[in-house]
Amino acid sequence: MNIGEASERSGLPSKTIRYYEDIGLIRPERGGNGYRDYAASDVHKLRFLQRSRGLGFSVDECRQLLALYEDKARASADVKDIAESKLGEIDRKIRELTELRRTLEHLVHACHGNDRPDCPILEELSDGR
Amino acid sequence: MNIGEASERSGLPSKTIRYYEDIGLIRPERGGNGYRDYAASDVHKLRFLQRSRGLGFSVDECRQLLALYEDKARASADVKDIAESKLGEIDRKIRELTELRRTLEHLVHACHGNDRPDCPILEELSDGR
DNA sequence: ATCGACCTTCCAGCAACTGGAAGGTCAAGC
DNA sequence: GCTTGACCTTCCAGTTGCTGGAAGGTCGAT
Repeated sequence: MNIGEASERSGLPSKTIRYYEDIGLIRPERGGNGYRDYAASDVHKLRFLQRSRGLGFSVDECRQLLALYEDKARASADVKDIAESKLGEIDRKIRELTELRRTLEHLVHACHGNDRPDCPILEELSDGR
Repeated sequence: MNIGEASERSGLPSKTIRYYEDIGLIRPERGGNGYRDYAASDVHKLRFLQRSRGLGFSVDECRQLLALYEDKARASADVKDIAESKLGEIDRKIRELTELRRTLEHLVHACHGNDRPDCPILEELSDGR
């Protein structure tokens, strides 16, 4: 199948699919006309990539996951390790964002939002706490 | 003062400070030797940038905030608007990450992490739910 | 005079795409 | 058989926000 259909079926834009090929994630066949020709298994991998990217794995982590996925002798512990470290990262990000949210909300509440030229938000940004 | 001291006082790497100059955020004087010469007010702005970037504002938003900060006739409502829309964004990110976390944790718990070649994480990534 | 620490510019690259230009191919309709 | 439009191809450039490195100038102390 052509790239357009592979795109629809995988949920990835054609541009992204070509990019994934550029960086060596997938290698479809080529038809006589030079068009890429995707097998069902290629679409499978593309979906795999779409999903794992969506779960916040970096392209490089996806590459590892894909390799493990294709390696019949893989240890599921390897996969678990990657997922667990990702989990720690996500926790860290959530904590940081929550802290950020608190600070920002505090500022927004302190700002009366009228036309007078004093503004607690700018003062805070400027002074430091 | 030279860039090194401005860097220390503002908490921004010299490279970043030069970059901010490149993109037109700050314009320090130059000494006879060609060295950048930062006034106290420049350091103030740099700190402002350091803080607002740290609060998750994009460089372009920082540019707006800085303009508002320097504009004596500004309305604090403008600043509040920017901060509030940022707050909404942060909320969205936190929600997404929390959802992600749930999915991933579910997968990690389902994976026994031994040496057998079946792995619920990879199966999930591959099949879709 | 020389050393090391600083400063300068410029060029390249990171992630992970996205957009656009210029051109080839294909299927349908007239 | 010709045109039209939708698809496909490659390649180059740009995005965001820096960061690293090379090559060279300057400064202060010894």
